[in-house]
Amino acid sequence: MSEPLDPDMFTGCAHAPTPFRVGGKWTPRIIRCLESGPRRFGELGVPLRGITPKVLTETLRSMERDGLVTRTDHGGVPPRVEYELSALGRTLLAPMAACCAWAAAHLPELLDAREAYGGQAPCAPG
Amino acid sequence: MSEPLDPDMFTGCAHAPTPFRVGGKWTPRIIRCLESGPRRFGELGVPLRGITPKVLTETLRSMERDGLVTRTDHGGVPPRVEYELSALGRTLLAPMAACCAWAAAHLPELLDAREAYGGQAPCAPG
DNA sequence: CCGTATCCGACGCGATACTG
DNA sequence: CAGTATCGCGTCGGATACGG
Repeated sequence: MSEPLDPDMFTGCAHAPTPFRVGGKWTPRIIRCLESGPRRFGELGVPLRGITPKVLTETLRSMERDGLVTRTDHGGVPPRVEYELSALGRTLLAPMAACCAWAAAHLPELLDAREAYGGQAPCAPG
Repeated sequence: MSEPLDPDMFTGCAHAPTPFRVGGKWTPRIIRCLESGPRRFGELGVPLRGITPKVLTETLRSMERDGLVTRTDHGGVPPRVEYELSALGRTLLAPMAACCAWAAAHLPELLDAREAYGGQAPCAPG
């Protein structure tokens, strides 16, 4: 597994620390899905429609490694494993909320700009 | 060029919009470097030590496409081109500050967790 | 000075199939 | 249920060299 966190990210710009990215396509979503309490492996696959078990495992492992989530194996059969946000993981909710708010407010604008860029009339010249 | 923004990012999780990532390794740094005013192409290479012109161009172009920066070519020789944060780009500074604050407060903790994970004694058993 | 052209390696992510 | 094993593709980003 790799490190979605760049250690140089905070020194690369002379001015001040630049924002991190918690990393990857799924990490933020998983954090949000764990916001309201512990979830089992299989439960996460529902809101995270489209994630494969391999990727879910990978992502969860790296989050565990970084101390963002805790993994609890209750053993027995059928297996039962729960993932939960750690205290550290919960501290991410605030900055993430700020990002969500930005997106809600300004993402359409960005998408419009993207469409307009090089967006000559599709096929109707005159 | 590609799209670092995942359009599904806001619908993939059932609960609510999940945080975006503005994308890539350099975009956030560039935003911060433009925070205090317009900068010329060559000026950005200084604080962004290590970026290649190709990547800088690519990143700036995609930011321009997304309406985050404006590009002004003053013409003449030697060439003189300035990049500046747009109004939309400036709205990113707030959420980015929240992320910076998080990193300043908690990144060491995360790094410690990462080291501790699988971090048996490096080579001194007894 | 401000880029572009070409090549290329590494990683993120997904599809599919299999197991304790 | 909760994963693991393999395989492969697309993209990001870097090295290097050249052009207006």
